Amino acid sequence: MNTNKSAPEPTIARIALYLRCLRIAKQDGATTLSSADIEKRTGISSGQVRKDLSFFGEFGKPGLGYAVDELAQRLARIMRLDHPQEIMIVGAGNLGSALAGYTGFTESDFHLVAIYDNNFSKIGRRVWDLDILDIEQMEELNAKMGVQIGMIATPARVAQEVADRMVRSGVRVVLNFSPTRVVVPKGVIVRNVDLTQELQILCYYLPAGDQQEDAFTTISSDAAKNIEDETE
Amino acid sequence: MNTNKSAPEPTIARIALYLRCLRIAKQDGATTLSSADIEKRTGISSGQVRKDLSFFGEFGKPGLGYAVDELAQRLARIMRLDHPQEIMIVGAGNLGSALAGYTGFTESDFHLVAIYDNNFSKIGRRVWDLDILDIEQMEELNAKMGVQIGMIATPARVAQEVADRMVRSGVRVVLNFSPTRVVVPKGVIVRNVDLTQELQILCYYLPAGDQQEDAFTTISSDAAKNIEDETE
DNA sequence: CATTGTTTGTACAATATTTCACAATCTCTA
DNA sequence: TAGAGATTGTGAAATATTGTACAAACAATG
Repeated sequence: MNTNKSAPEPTIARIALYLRCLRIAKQDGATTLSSADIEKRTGISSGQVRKDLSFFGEFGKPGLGYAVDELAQRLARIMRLDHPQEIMIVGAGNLGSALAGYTGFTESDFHLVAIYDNNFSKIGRRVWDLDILDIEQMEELNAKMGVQIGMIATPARVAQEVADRMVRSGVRVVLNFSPTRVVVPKGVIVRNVDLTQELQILCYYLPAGDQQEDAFTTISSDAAKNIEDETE
Repeated sequence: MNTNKSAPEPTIARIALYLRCLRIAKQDGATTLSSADIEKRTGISSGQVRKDLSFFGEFGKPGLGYAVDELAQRLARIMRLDHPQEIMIVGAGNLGSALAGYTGFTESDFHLVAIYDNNFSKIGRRVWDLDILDIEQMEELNAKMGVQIGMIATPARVAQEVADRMVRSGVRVVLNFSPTRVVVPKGVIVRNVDLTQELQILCYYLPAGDQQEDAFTTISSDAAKNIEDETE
């Protein structure tokens, strides 16, 4: 074990993956899983798996592996995922609404309890099963709700003030989908999910040499049918 | 300069951020920017900025800094972002539709040219300004379109076969939003955007000790109004 | 219950990435 | 055009992360 220094962030990210892997393995009927089995399922090397787990204790039995159920429970507790977590979203536009309806969150025991916007034409409207709330009321409302996890799905220009308001409202960790940096007080954590950046990174790894035409070729369903006809 | 070894991935990710920073700086009227200025805007240390840039050449003038316009152009070329890039999406559900309408892509000169689904009740319907295409036709259609960037916005259980089809269709880089690992041949690059994982990582950093109640407090607009009345 | 075969946990080695510091280079002003 | 001030590019040091290998611990089997 190595409880001295806190686990590196990449380890935490992988633990989340192990947890998912374990839950799937359980559904598959597996009761025990070796680090080599986890490698097969996740692509993360068995040595890495063992080292990651060793940051938090000794979970396995030599010669056998890890008890799926037990390890899942213990990892869930470490990650604070052993009970439902409440989240809020700010921004009820295109992306915010999609996030509000994302079933992946629900399946992983996240519970969306509020969605805010500043646009009067949106406030009061329903998104999935929630009313869109007035962002001006966040401080008051969250004094009762106590949500600690916030997601920013607004345009970049208002992201900072949204983050400020979240922090004032008691939010402790923020997932920022807006393409801008937000500054928060020490103790509050921000992670950025920058969709454009992800695409841009991929572009760099695009094979060189094939200069793309600037004329786009957009094909509609009907045209598609034609092509199919032509080729069959 | 250091053209021997290829730039590390974290450097590539930051270059994308510098590029965004430069474009904003240009709009602000800046013609020149020092690495210290970039630090102020991005939060990335000036030394890191200089080292990152040094992987690709010498762009700055001692005593002055970097010419905004020129650096932006050169970085754009390095990142293959100096001309529009075509993308496709598979999965026209909740998330896929939101991605299709995400203005951030368009603003950064990405051009969505096709969205596919396998659900007959969706195929042919319109999402934003595109018809939803039958995924069965991807190989044929993309033979003409030549899209090299694909985004997977499907349930996990079909992600692998979608990735396989993309690769057969000529896609070279993949942005995978489904919560599962997809395996692709050498030479094809996959990046994962795992929304649930991001939330789970944040949970780990949640302050300890405050065990949340499992009873949710969801507040509707009307209740919200009441609270406001009470407190004002 | 001894022996063979697995698998863990971890020390150590190897890479990868970031930070630091400073000589070299350029600007700017008088 | 000389001197003061600013900023770059980059080695070298410091951290951080990953890979490797193996002794110790346990299972399983006959």
